Formats: sequence, C-alpha cells, structure tokens
Amino acid sequence: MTPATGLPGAAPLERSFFARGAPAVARDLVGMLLVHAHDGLAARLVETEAYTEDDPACHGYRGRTERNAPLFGPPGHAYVYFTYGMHWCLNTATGAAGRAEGVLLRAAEPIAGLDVMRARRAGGRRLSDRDLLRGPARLAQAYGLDGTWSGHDLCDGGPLYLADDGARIEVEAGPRVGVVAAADRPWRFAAAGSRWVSAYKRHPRAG
DNA sequence: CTACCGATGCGCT
DNA sequence: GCGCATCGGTAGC
Repeated sequence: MTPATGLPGAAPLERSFFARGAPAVARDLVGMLLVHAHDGLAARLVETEAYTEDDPACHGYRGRTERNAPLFGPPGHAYVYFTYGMHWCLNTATGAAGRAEGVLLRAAEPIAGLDVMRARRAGGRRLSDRDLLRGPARLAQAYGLDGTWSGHDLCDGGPLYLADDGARIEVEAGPRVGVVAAADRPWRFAAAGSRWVSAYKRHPRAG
C-alpha cells in the first residue's frame, strides 16, 4: 500500500535490494522514488554516487566512528552526515557484514509535496522547481533531514523509504562530483539528459 | 551558462 | 589547525 503521496503501484524496496554492493545499488536507484510519507513528499531519483570500503573518498575508509557507523551496515539504513559547516546529505547504506559502503542521493525530480519542499528550501526567495532537489544538500533540506535521521531504517515501514514504480530510464556513469580522492572512479550515475541532475563540478584539487 | 568566493562547524591529523 | 561527498550570491560572457 502506498501512503499519503498518492503513488499507486510503488513498492517499497526491500533490504535485499541494498545488499548488492554500492555501485550496483547506485546505478539501480536512479529512477526509483524517494518517499517521505509523513510529509507527503515524493521524488524520482536522477543522480547518485557510490562509495566503497577500499575507496579513499568513502567516509568509512579510515575505520568506524560514531558518525559513520550506519555505513557499516546493515544495508538499507540511512547515513546522514553534516558537512561544510551547514549542510546535511543523505546516503543509503549498502554495506553488509561490516563493510563500509553507501550511496549518496544527489538529485531528484520532485513529484509530490513541492509546496513543503519549497517552504523548507526557499527562505523567502523565489525558487524554481528545478532548484528544489538539484544537489545532495538541497535534497536533504527539502526533505527536512538532519542527523537525527542517521541510522533510520529505510526498510521497516517507517516514513522515509525508497520505492519502485516500474519506471525505467537510461542511466549514464561518470566521475564523482566534488571529491578529491579517487576522483576518477566512474561511480556517479545519472539519468541521461535529465534537467533535474545537479551541475557537474570537479573538485579544484581533484587529481 | 561558467567562475569565483565566502559562509560555517565538526571530525580528524 | 586543516579540510571538507556544498551552496548561494555576484560577476562576466
């Protein structure tokens, strides 16, 4: 059953979906729905990035800490981290058996609850639909996410989950945005030609 | 559209 | 202290 978002036929993704390694999960999440049932929000993911255990850019690369613990599994839990002194970003953990892996949700096409998203994002200024979810920190802000959501189980019937409505779109792979270490691993996945995808910006210090 | 820059606070060397 | 999986404003093409 689909909650308040009015999206018939969208089936929540089960834990097994997330337990297949970050790159495969990242690719397959493009086109899926991110649903916040409590707030009536829904959006179609158009851009993701994979981070793995042997990856210097992964927050779990240097071992487990209180902050990055959700990355180490179980799969299907949220890892929400704070960065640049002001932004939150949402990941889904894909790490089974103590491996630190995750997928960063970078951008989405808004489908339902645009008024709520805009109210959280705008802060008084005019904001186009395109600017609501185009970027990982924008997406997290529009969904009202912060550190209290880190560790939240996305597969337990809670308010925040990912779902499959059967839509299938062409996905292209390329280098990740904004990372310095291992900048050329082709682990950014995006809906081909989508106008909802974030602006590509290579980090100034990326090799 | 691209390029630059400052904001801002936490985790880690 | 340093560096950051970013963003918004401004300047310029």
